[in-house]
Amino acid sequence: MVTIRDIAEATGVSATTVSNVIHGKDNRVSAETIQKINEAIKELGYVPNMSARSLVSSSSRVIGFVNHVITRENTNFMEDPFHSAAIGAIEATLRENGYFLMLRTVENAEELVTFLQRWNMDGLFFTGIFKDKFFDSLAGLHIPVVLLDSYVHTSGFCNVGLEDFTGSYNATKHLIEKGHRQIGFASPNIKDGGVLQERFLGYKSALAEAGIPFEKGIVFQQEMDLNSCRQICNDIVEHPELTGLVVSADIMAAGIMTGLKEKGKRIPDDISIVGFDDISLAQLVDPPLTTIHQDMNLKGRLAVDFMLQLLNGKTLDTTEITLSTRLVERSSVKDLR
Amino acid sequence: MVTIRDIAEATGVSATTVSNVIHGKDNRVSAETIQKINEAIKELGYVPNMSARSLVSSSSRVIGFVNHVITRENTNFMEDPFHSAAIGAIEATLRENGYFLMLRTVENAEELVTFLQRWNMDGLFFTGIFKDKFFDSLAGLHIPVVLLDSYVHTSGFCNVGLEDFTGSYNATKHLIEKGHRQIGFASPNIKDGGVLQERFLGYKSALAEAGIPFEKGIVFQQEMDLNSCRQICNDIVEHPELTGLVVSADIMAAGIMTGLKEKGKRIPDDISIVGFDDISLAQLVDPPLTTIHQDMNLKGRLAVDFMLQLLNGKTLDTTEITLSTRLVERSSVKDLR
DNA sequence: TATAATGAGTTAAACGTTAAACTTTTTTGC
DNA sequence: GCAAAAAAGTTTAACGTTTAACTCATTATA
Repeated sequence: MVTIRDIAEATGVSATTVSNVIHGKDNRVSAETIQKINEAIKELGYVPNMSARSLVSSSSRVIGFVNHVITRENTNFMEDPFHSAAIGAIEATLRENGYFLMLRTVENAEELVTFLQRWNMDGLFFTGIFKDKFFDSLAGLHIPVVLLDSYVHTSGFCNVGLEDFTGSYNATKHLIEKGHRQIGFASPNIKDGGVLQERFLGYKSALAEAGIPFEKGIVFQQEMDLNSCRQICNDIVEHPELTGLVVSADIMAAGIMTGLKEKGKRIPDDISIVGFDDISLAQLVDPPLTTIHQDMNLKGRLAVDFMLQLLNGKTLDTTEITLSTRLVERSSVKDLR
Repeated sequence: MVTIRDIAEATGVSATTVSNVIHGKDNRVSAETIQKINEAIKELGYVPNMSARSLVSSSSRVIGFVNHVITRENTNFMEDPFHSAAIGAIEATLRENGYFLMLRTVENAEELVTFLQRWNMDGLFFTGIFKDKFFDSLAGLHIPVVLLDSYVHTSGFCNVGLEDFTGSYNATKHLIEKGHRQIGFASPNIKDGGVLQERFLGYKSALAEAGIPFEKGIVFQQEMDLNSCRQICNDIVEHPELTGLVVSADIMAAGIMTGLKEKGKRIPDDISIVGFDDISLAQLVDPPLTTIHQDMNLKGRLAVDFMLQLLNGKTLDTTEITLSTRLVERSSVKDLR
């Protein structure tokens, strides 16, 4: 391993001077020396040791991307298709700015803080359900925190979210406007404080507004895989009164469509379906899925923008961005009027 | 920040002793002292500083997950659905074993090595196209390297791959056996040395074996998004002689199916399609897609198994695993006999 | 001309942890 | 009862980098 001292010796100069050149504090160094040092760096193949740097400067240039999971069972970090799109954008931008990205799932505040402290993290992207006590733990760390799709009662952290409530409200309202009155709700397991809960509340709110009584029996919760969707379909067909279904995730909507078709149901003739997310799949299923569109890539870009501004010590004019959604009409909803 | 010295002072013992306790070298420490130290650690909330540890021990407990991209334009780290499934499994297992995961795209060997050196990485997962010179650069680092879906002429690295050639060969042969003779090939842009090239070669090999001349004009290359697929469809319909199409990725197959249906083509009546990967989407499109199945999650699990064995200094009985594929017949292929 | 300011560096200490080489006391074997 | 071994530590140096505080010429200012 070649160190800064090797470069110093090779150029007949002190380690400090080399360090200064590397960090662009060249005003203290002559042009000639700068050149000699840069040549030596290239020649000897010097690569800065981040551990040493991090140790002395207590800034590591590492940003954590942490997903809070309630339990690790059956949890795949990337299960949410959103993550894939966002992480791609985040990695690219961070790299361009000289930062590094570390991935992690955590189950609680202690794990989270320990993780951040161990590495002297410079920043944190947080996804998943944000509990109140996370705030206290994180605030003490004094690092930029950007929340992604996390619902928070009160926090000073940056937050990039989505109008989950309104989106789901609009999905439901769309069915109502098309003359539907018996509308079910299918979703991956709803956890308190998560996006799915918001989407559930949006559904309920639209029903209430239209004077349609909410019925527990037509809320279907299950895992997202195809087999679970097939199970849900067993329940759905036991409610022949249903003419419409709001599904809080496109992946699941697609699974349910497949399951219903297997049972001989026609979509949208027998039952209309509205999804959520507008992942590329939505255009590919048959019939193409009417769904609530969100721009996942943009969410990632906005999040990393926030992060960079915070890292550069800029003061922000906004700390919260809630992206709006938009209904994309395709062919999975029948007009009953 | 509370350090190992704070713990030492609090318990009236030396830093080394604390370090020993933390690392389970307790044979040198009395039970009583161990307990006192552990209590102090808990009480004061001590968290080891990985930078310091890494600096002195030249082992960081960080594993890199690096994706080699030819050019960063239009490249999303997670574009390949495989990555999502694999990274989930890898993160979980690494964490359980006290390792950390850093994500990165690189464009060349230099970037790769610099990345690994900066952080004193303990191991590397590598995906994407593996160039010969990568080997020389990596070998000098003396860290475990596990290749994922990378084709390599000769290397001492562990390798978890897939029978891409055979899978694609079987996909093509399936069409031939069903009486097809005019079979096109659609794929995301084929790069030398990648999995897509293998799949392309498998296609050609099956044609050759059946005595069907290969025609350049019916190989269609494009990006994977829906609009690019629609473009491909413009070209495909200009070859009305085609009765079958091998598509080297399910995502693309789904896009092409949509595009073709928009143009009034019936699948499989007008044209039969075989995909590759068997992502969940394959069951959800209409008609359900006949495709080549691979177990992406297993790939990730095997890769991380390799890594852990290498990290633990175990000698391996195998260093190469090539997963086999299997044709899953659904409804996108018509029997012409 | 004396003094201040600038340019181009250097030295020494510090960051938190670990490894190697010691030390001191107690126990064991014969 | 004495040497050897084990138990339970300690001391010191080192890992590679940065930062704060110096130094020593040379140039500019009044």
